[in-house]
Amino acid sequence: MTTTAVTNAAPGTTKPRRDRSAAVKDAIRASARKLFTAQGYDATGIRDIAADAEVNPAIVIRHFGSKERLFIETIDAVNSWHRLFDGPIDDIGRVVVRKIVGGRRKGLAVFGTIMRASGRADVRAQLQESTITLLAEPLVGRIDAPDARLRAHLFAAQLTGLMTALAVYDDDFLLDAPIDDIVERYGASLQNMLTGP
Amino acid sequence: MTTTAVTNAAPGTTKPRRDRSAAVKDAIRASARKLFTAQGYDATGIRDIAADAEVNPAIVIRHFGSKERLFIETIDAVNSWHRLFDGPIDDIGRVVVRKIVGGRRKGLAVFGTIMRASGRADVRAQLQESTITLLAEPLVGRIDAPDARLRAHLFAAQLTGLMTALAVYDDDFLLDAPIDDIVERYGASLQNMLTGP
DNA sequence: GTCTATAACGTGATAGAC
DNA sequence: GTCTATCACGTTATAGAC
Repeated sequence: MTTTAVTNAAPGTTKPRRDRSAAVKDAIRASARKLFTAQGYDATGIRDIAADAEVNPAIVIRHFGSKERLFIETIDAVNSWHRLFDGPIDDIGRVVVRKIVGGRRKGLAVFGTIMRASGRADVRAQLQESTITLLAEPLVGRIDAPDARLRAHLFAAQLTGLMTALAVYDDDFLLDAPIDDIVERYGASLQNMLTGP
Repeated sequence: MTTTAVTNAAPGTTKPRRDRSAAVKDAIRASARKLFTAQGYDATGIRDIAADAEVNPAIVIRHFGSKERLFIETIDAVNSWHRLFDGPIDDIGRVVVRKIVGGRRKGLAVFGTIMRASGRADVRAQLQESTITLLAEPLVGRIDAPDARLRAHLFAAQLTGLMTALAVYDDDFLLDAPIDDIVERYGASLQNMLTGP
């Protein structure tokens, strides 16, 4: 078994020396990420993850506390939405829509996985936090308007709407529509929400 | 069908003489609706519903097949979104947002409940069907544009985005924002998606 | 012959004993 | 760390009540 060294982005945590359990935890994380994204939260059991990681089911709980905490720690939206808002603010609407709809980005699938698990309170809290701090607040300081924060939060809401249509309830018409058409219409609308009159 | 005229054995309550099971099913539906909307799908157990309806847990399954089918039959989006698109098409964006944000309707809470349970495949299918047939398709024939269907589906996506922000991940800033501000910004954007240039 | 109640089954997450 | 116990859950088998 190969151990993939995934750097943890959590600040203030010190990695222990060479802990054998670290490799086990990484293996569990990798299996959990694979199965959660492929099958969703409910359909993925602790036993499935443990079997895939070739460890005992009990140590999964022992290391991560609960299935829900493992899910939250594993399916983190931070990396998948990284640099989503790069580029000039004047054309960010279309750029973001293209990244989401057409790109090879995993952000859309991750969003769908999290939204579909939003029945759990802790998952919902993570969804709230990541949406606001990653999709709404970063834009507040970049736009010049008296209602900048309102615009940014409504922008984030609108953005989640498109992602929900594509990755949660699977609107077949939109999934089959030409990417450029969606980019043009929805991107322009998003842009107008942010910097329009 | 059966015509057995016998009072129910429930203590202290007088039930209708005919169609015993119909009254039982109604009681189960009422309890299920109450608990599902108050606590969500996961936190509500068959035993909770049965206790609230003062029936045996087994007959809940016997009458409705499964917890998921009971949920779908109970939390139906049709009624809560009834006549949502009444009124002239030229101002439907603002009107719809006001209906949703204003809080008078139960549609928002119902949407949140369904979305939070979207991890279940059958619930997700119901969400897809109700969103497309109730929020997108009714608008297609009412707008005069070559890309009418695209506009309508993106309109529905945008609308679900606002509802998701308010009833799923609970954007506190939007929940505290003045209703008129949201109506003006988001309603105008929705309107533009539908009938704008 | 339906409708209901009791009990039990299988599976899930999780906690405690070796 | 591993094994086993426990508890809650949805669901089913079975037998009783009308």
